[in-house]
Amino acid sequence: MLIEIDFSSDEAIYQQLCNQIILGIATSRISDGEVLPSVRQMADEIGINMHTVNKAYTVLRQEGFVKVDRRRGAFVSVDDKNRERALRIVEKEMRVLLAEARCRGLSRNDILYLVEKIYDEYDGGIKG
Amino acid sequence: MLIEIDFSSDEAIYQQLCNQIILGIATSRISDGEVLPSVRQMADEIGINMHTVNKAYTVLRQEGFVKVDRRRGAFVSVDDKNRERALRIVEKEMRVLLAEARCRGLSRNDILYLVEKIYDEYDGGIKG
DNA sequence: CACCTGTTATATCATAAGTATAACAGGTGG
DNA sequence: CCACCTGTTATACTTATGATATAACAGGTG
Repeated sequence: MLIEIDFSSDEAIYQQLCNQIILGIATSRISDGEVLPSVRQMADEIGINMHTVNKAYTVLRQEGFVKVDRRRGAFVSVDDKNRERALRIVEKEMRVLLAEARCRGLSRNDILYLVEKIYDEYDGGIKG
Repeated sequence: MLIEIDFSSDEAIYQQLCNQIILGIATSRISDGEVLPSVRQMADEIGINMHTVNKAYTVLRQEGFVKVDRRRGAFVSVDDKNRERALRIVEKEMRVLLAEARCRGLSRNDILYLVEKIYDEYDGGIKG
């Protein structure tokens, strides 16, 4: 999986890494159960420190996107059991985003169209 | 307008302030053209430093949600002219959020329902 | 035993956040 | 003119976080 980091961004490197891996899972570029590169290997590929990768993996584990097998290392394991918790988390973030969108003059239909468009891209991928 | 800051949050105070003001505009608790409390007054009310409020106002101004009148101070003035820019900004954030939602097991319909629900709340307010 | 995994422990540096005090320029009203 | 309000700028300080660096440790593999 290709990871691209914007080093001039104001977003933290470990945060960008988290987002790209989550994006990779959602778009099926990384499959459930698939092993992630080791912290040292990933760090070398990107050109960053091992601990920065480790922080990203730790966050992903705490957020329920990744688990660790002492034999293999970190692998994708999405915890989608707690639906209520998922809805609460996403709703809070969605409220902030929709408020911004509304202030910027975007309508309900603008957003609905955008959501459909992005989900169409997901479903156009390998996974249905 | 009531501002509530979570001082134990990992989100920066000035960022929380920005979000709440944007949320206030979207839900019509603050109207277009309405004057915001002065940086010193707002700081006293919340119990934070003047410069933290000033930073929030500066960000809001750069993002196009607020303007400054030397006579009155900061007031709400939403810049919704640049539709393309607005769409680009919101789309990028939406991609991250929807990826997270999908990984957490939420479906397209879950998201569409959520968007409708939040927009219904907006339209149920003072402003149509 | 060598080698891989994640993890932990230090230490260091740079940056950002928040606070504190002070001063300045522009505008308002007595 | 003067007191008073506005945002703004400057400087300094403390604290927290991000990122790096080096090193070591425990668990598991071959």
